[in-house]
Amino acid sequence: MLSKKSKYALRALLALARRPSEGPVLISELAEQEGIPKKFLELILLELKNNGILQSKKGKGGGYFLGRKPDAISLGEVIRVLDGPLAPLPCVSQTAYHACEECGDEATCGIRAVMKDVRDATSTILDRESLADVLRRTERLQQEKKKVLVYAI
Amino acid sequence: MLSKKSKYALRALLALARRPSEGPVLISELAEQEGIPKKFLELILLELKNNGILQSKKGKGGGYFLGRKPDAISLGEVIRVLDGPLAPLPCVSQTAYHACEECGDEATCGIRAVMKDVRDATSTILDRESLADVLRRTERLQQEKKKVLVYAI
DNA sequence: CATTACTCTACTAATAGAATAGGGAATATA
DNA sequence: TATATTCCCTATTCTATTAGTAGAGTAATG
Repeated sequence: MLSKKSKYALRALLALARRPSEGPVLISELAEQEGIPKKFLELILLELKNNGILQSKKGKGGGYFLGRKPDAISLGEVIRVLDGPLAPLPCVSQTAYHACEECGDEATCGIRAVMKDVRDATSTILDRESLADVLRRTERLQQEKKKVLVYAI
Repeated sequence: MLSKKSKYALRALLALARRPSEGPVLISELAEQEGIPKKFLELILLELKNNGILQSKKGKGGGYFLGRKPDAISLGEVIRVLDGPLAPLPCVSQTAYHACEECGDEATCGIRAVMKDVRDATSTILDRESLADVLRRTERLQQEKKKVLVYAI
C-alpha cells in the first residue's frame, strides 16, 4: 500500500504541475489547497527537493516549484523517494537490491522469479507514467464524465 | 514489500506441495525444515487453514496438509490472506475496496487510474501463478543452472 | 486415559507511519 | 542593515503494524 507520504507528495506535485510556471508556490498554499498537514508536507517537499524533483526559493516571494518539466517526473521516482523500492522483495529490487536472508539459492528461487515479474510489471507502469500523463488522464476522465452526463439528459 | 508472514507462508506451502500427498506434516517439521520460528508458523498455518488453503488433523499422526491441489492455490490468494489486499490504494482494490478519504472525485482521479493499472498487472500475475507453477519454475531454473555448469566444465 | 498435536487468546518488543514542535538559516525589501 | 518572510533541519511524540513468545485449551489416537 502507498503511504500517505507518497500520496501527499503526488497530490502536491500534481498541483504544481497544473500551474503553468506561475513561479514559486508556498507550502502553506499547497497544504491548504490539498488538505495536507502543513508541517508534514514541509518534510515531504524537502525530501523531494533533496532528490532533485523539486526546487525551492527562500524568503519573500519564495516557495517550491518543479525541478523538471512534468513529463520528466515519473510516479515511480516519486514513490521510490518517499516509500522506498517498488519491488515486493529486496532480492528483486533494481534500485535497492539486497539478498533475502536465509534464501538458499537466489538463482533457482521460484518465488523470486514470480516476484521479479511483479516488480517488472509495476515499474514498467510507474516509471512510464509522468505527472503530465496523470494530468492528461484526469482531463480525459473528466471529459468522459461530461459526455455521460450529456447523454443522460 | 511482502511481509515475513507471507514469505514464511509461501515457503511452508511450497514445502507441502513438494511432498506428493504424504499425509499430514507436523508444524515443527515444517518450521525446522524451512527455518521458521515454530510458534510464529503456528499462527500462519492456522490462518491459512481458516481460509480454506490448508486442512489439519489433530492428535497423533496429525499435522497440516494442503486443502486443494497445488495448481489450485495461487500466490495472490495466500498473500491476500496474510498481508491484505494487493492494491496500492484501497480505492482500486477488488477484494477490499473502500474510498480514499479526501479524494474529491474517484471517477476522475488520475492517480487512481494509474494505480488501477498497477493493481491489475500485479493481480494478473499473482492470481495466475499457483504453487505448482512456482515448483515448475524452480525446477526449470535448477536445470538451467545445471546446464550452465556443464558448459563451464 | 495419557500422549500427541493442533487451537486460540493474550502479551511483548521493535519498527515504521504519521504527524507535531521549534529554532535556525537564507533572502527580499524597506 | 533591520526585519519580515519562507524554507531548512533535528528532535520528539503518538499510534499502528510487524514479528515473535507464552501458555492454557481442545480434539484425536492408541
